[in-house]
Amino acid sequence: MKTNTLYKRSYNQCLDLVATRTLGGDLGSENELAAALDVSRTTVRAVLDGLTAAGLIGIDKRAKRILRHPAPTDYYPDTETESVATTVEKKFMAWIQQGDCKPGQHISGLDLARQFGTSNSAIREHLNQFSYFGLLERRPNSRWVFRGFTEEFAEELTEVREMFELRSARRFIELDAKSPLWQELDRIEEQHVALLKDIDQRFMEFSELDQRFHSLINEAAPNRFMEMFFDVISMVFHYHYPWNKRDEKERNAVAIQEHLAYIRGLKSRDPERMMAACRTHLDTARASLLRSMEVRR
Amino acid sequence: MKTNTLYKRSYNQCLDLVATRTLGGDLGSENELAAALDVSRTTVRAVLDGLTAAGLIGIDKRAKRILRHPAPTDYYPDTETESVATTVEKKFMAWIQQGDCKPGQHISGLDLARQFGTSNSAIREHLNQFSYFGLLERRPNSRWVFRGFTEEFAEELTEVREMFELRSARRFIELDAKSPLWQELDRIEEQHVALLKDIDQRFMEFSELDQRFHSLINEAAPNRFMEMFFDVISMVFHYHYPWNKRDEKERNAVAIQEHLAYIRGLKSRDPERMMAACRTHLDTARASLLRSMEVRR
DNA sequence: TCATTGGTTTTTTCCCATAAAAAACAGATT
DNA sequence: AATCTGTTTTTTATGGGAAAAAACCAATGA
Repeated sequence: MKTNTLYKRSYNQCLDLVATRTLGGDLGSENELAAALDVSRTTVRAVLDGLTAAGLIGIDKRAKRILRHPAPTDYYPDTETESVATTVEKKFMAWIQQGDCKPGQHISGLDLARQFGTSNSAIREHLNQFSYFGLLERRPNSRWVFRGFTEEFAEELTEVREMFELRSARRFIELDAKSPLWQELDRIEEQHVALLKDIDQRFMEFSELDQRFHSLINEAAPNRFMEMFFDVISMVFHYHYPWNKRDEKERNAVAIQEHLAYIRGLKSRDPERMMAACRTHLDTARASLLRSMEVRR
Repeated sequence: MKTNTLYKRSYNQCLDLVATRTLGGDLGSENELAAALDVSRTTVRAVLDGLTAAGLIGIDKRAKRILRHPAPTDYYPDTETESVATTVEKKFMAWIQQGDCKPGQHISGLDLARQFGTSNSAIREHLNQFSYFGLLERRPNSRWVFRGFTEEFAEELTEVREMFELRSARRFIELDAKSPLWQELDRIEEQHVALLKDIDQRFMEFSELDQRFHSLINEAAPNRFMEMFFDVISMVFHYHYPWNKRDEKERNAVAIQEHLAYIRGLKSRDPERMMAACRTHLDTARASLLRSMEVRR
C-alpha cells in the first residue's frame, strides 16, 4: 500500500512554519498552505487534522490559531519521510558501491527486495529506471545484467558529454548580451573565486557548484535529450564520488582554475579562446574519470 | 498472473520446425531445441508435452518421433502469442496516434488500463519507459503529462541526431579497409539500388532499410548512449509513419538517392565529400520531419 | 565420460487490492 | 463574486501473490 511519507514530510514542514509564527496567530487558508508546501489541499487538510490532534493549533471557524510552538519530539523522524522509491534508490546506490559488482554479473531483483526490505515491484521499477543509465541491461524473461562501471562506459559517456558541452558552449557565446544567463554566469564566477580562496575548508562544495555551472551552460539552448543525459553524468559523479577521495582537494582546485579560464573564455565571446579553455577542462575531466576507473580495478 | 505467451509462441515455432521434418524423424535433444528457439529448456519441455498431448510427436526413450505434420488449427492464434508488455506498447502507440493528444494533456494510467484491458501496473511500466522518449513527463504523486509531438521536440531531436550521425560517419571513414563493415555497406548499397529500381511497388520497404543503414554507421564506433538515442528516433518514425503517407513514395525516392550519395561519400573516404552528402541528407530529413509536424497541427 | 533428461529452486512477469494523495465537485462564508 | 471548506471521485504508489520461465542440481543412459 502507498506510504504516507508525503503527509509526514508536509507535517514536518508545517511545524517549521508554525515555529516562525507568533502564538495565537493565524496559519492562513488551506489553499495558501497547499501552495506553500507544494502539495494538494487533501494533504494539507490531513496535516491540519494532525496538528489539531497534537494540540498545536486550534480551529475556530476559518481561523487556525497557533496554540503552542512545536517541540523536537513533535517531528516525525527523517527515516519516515522518504518515499519507498527514494529509499530504494539510495540503498541501491550504496549497494552498488560496496558490493563487488563486476561486469557481467547478474542481479536478482528478488534478492535485492529481501535485502532492502521492500517489495519486488519497487525494486523492479527502480532497476527499470536505472537501466537508462547504461549500466544495467535487461532482457525479457531473463535476469538483470550489470554491465559494469568500466573504462568502456567512461569512454562512451565522456564522448557524448564532450559533444554536448562544446555545442552548448558554442550556443552560449551567441547569446544576446541582455540575456539573464550572463548575470548568472557572473554570480557563478564569483562563487568559484570565493570557493578557491577557501579551498582548504570547503573543497567538498565544488561538486554542487560544478553541476550548477554545467547546467547553466546547457540552459543557453535547452534540449531535453541533453538534459536527460546530464542526469546520467550527475549520477556517475554521485556514484563514484565516495571512492574518489584521493587528491580530491587538488583535483577540485585544478578544476576551479579551469572553470575560471572557461568562464573567461565564454565572456570574451571569442570562439577560439572559449573552445580552447573548454577542451582543456574536458580533457582533464576525462583523464580524471578514467584514472578513477583504474583505481577501482 | 504471468501469461504463457512465450510458451505459445515457442509452440508455434516448434510446429514450423516439425513441418520441415519427415514423418518418423527425430526432433533432436531438448538442449538443441532450446538453442534453436532461444528459450529455456523449461519452456521446451512444456512445448514437448504439448506436442505429445496433441499427438504430433511420440516420445520413445530419448527419441522424439514425428507422428504427423501440423494442421493450421494446431497453431495458437497470433493474438495469444504476444506478451502483455508488447500489447500495451502497440495499443499505446495506436492510441496516441489517433487520440487527440495535445501538448500539456494529462494521461490517466487507470483509464488506459481500462481501455486496453490490462492492469494498471502494466500501463505504468510502459509509461515509465515511454517517458524516456521525451514525450511524456511524470512528477511524483502527480499525473502523467503528454509534452506533445511538437516542433520543439522535433528540433531537439534532430539536433542531437545530426551530431551523432556526423560523428559516426566521421568514424566510419577512419575504419580499417579490412573491416567487415565495408562489405556490409556494399550490401546495403546494392539493396538501395534494387529498391530504387522497384520503388513504385516496394517504397514501403525503405523505412526498414533506412534503420539498418543508420545503425550500420553507428556500428563504426559503438556508443550505448547513441544507441539508446537511436531507439527514440526509431520510435518517432514508427509513430509518425501512418500520418505521413503524403508523398511518401517521392520522399523515399529522394532519400534513397541521398543515401546513395552518402554511401559513395563514405566509400570515397574523403571527409569533405562524405560530410557534404551526409549534411544534405540530414537537412532533408529535418525538413521532412518538421513539415509533417505542421500537417499535424 | 559426457550429453541428456528429471526434478527443484529462483527469478521474472503480471494482476489485484488498497491506502495515500490529488482532483473534481458542491455547498458555505465573507 | 470570489474565496474557502466539506465531500466524493480519480489516480498514483506499493505490497502481495500466482503462474511462467529460467537456472540449477542430481540422476540416467548411451
